[in-house]
Amino acid sequence: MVRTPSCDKSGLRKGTWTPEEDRKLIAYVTRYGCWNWRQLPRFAGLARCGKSCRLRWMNYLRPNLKRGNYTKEEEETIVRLHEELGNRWSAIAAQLPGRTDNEIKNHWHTTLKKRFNHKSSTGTKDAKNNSSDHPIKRVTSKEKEFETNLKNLLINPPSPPLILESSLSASLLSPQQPASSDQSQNSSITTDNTAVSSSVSYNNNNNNHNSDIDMALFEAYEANSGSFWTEPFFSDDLFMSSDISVPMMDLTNFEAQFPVLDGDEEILCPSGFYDEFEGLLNF
DNA sequence: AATCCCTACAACCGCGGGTTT
DNA sequence: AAAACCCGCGGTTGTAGGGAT
Repeated sequence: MVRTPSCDKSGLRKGTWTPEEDRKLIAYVTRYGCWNWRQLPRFAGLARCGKSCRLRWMNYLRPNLKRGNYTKEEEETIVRLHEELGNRWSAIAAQLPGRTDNEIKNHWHTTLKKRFNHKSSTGTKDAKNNSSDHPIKRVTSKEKEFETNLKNLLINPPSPPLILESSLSASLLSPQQPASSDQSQNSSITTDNTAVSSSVSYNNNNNNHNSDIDMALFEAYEANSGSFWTEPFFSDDLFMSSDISVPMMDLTNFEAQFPVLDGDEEILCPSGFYDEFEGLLNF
């Protein structure tokens, strides 16, 4: 179901994302935002192309994504919108909070298209046949994992993290990162709060593990909130006084939460922060 | 138990459009 | 005006998972 990790000519990794890569990406984007997808992997310490990072974040890592089975209402909406809009998956996804265009596209091709085509070709005959209208869907292990995570979250929801006024940081944008150029990047961070959680499953043949990055990751931030959420600009002094436009971030607390970052790896601070974390935090 | 085959979906690729230089 | 850059979209592919035989 997933692609075997490999490298392209330029040394950039391709294929399945590892938990370590996901942690790095989540850590970086939640902290610094996606100020420039093309540059981001370099600062985040990821050997990935920007496109790959963007795709991973937008489709799987960002909060407020729904995963798992589609409701009947959602499926009806997809079918209806597809009739109206055709293959404009992003437009369709815009009407379905928490669903991504990629996910909808996949669901259409694997399930709805057949059902829809079958229906339209057989007319009302199949309308009486529930089994053809709603074929038994295989419940995959991933869906089971997701549901388990979701249940755990509902039972033990994380308490809201602290957000201080210091997060209003537009004024700290650096000269080389003018605020006026941030519109497209900022729009990449969703502020949609309708969804439930963010959960990611892995299938990695190399180490043969299935693990989740779920709310625990965001809780990790929260657990560290004493310094993390309340001091989002701890490196600003360094930044302001440095000739380097993208100084290295202090990983003192970070590594405690994300030990995958070894001493050689760097997470670099871009030129500013965005104050859009609220969307990530309103679980 | 082993193998085959189909399904689901994560991820890649190419392209077009918008913005910046 | 045009080249360069970046982002987002839609089509497509590769393969793990799981049912069927």
